[in-house]
Amino acid sequence: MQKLPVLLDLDEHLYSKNPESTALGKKIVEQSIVMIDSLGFEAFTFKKLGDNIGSNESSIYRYFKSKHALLLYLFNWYWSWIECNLVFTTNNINNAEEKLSRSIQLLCKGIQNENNIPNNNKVLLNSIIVSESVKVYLTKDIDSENEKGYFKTYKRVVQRLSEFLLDINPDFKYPHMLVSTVIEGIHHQQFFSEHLPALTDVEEGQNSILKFYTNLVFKAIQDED
Amino acid sequence: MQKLPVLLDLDEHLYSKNPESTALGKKIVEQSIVMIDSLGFEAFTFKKLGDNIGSNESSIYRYFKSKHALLLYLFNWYWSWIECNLVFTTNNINNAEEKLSRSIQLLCKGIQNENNIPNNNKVLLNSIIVSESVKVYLTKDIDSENEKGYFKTYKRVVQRLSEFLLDINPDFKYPHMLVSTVIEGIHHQQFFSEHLPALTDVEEGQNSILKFYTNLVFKAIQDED
DNA sequence: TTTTTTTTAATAGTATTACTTTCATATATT
DNA sequence: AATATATGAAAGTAATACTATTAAAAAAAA
Repeated sequence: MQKLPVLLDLDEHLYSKNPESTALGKKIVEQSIVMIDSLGFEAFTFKKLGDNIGSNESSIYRYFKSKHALLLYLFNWYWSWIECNLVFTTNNINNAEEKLSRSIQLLCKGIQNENNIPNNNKVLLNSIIVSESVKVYLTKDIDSENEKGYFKTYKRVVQRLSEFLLDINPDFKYPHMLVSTVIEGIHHQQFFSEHLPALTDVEEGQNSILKFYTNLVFKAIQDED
Repeated sequence: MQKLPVLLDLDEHLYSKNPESTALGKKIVEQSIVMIDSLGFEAFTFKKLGDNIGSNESSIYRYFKSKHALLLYLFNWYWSWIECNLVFTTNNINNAEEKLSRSIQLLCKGIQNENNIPNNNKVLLNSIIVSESVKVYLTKDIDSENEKGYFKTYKRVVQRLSEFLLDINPDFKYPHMLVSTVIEGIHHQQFFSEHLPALTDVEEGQNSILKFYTNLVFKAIQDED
């Protein structure tokens, strides 16, 4: 099994004990991705995770105070990865349209298997984000968790993309709405294409999601006449 | 407290015993809306609901086999209501653009308080849909529940709106994607405007969501050049 | 009006969840 | 060798998500 690279240091409020700091911590994160993907977030428990990694439930609680906290950690890991790649992909490109276009591509691609490693759990993380990420914020704790800054990486990505939009059309009034609509939409359409195809028009091998949202964004920001 | 009107007969697979058929059943549905709205779906339980309506937990299980089944019922109630109103609102209108425009308005308005009735629980149902509806399908049971036809009302609404789009531009390749993006987006933006405003550009009293999505849709379906 | 059926309430029970606490042991650091 | 830290094992708690049984109450049918 592939390990998540240690390169991303996440906000220390996202865990009780830094899982990157120990072998057990890393195993918790790696295996939780595999298990949340296969069981779904609702059926996933720390008990099952403990059994699976040959460790005790109580040890896992030392790293994350709840399974929700763990999902929040994965959510932030994902958005940190996207932000990293966004900066890398758009750096040194002067053309604003090209920046935007590449950003949408990145969002559609998500985290992909770079070296054909089987069971790469970064790829599984991507599929968790598609099916589970909205559960991170669609809760009654949203306001207090937002105050603690748990969503700032996600917001920063939205902000960066909004700025690309405004570079193209400084008069566009709804940059954040457009970006968040596209981000959530990309995830939704991936889920729909697999489970509720009547809600999409995805055709295999056609990159339909990328084409649709690219077209959507570039048309939306055109000036009114 | 206002009762949901009895006018909507939902598919009988959506319940174990039709809640519209008895006083207790109606109370279950009405009060569940109030409680899911205030507690959130995760913290809502049949035990608490039973205590609240002075009835026993086991009686509630005779109507719905799980709280998920109950949410699915509410989800379908909502989409049946929308479908009804959609047909009514677009009936006898010849202009395809006008039909589409009114449809988007309906989706943004959702279920509103018609007669200024305080604590109208149809209005609460609307707010449940905003925060909880994706939890109906973002589960591991999606495929089997979809096979049972639990999502057909929602799909029918998407289909109707897609046809309006195609009336305007028969060459548009992604009608279902656009419609489902807009529907889910409208819900998301309502949630964001209240809890994660950095992800929107909603301004009070400006009808920003309506304006944004109306503009988005009409531009998206314009022909390429 | 009595009988029958249906509906509901009360109680108890099960397996699991989502934790917390305590304590012993293993491992790493000084 | 002493000390601190990390983990494991076990037990415990309160709640969840149900199921099953039985009896009483209400409604419908005869």
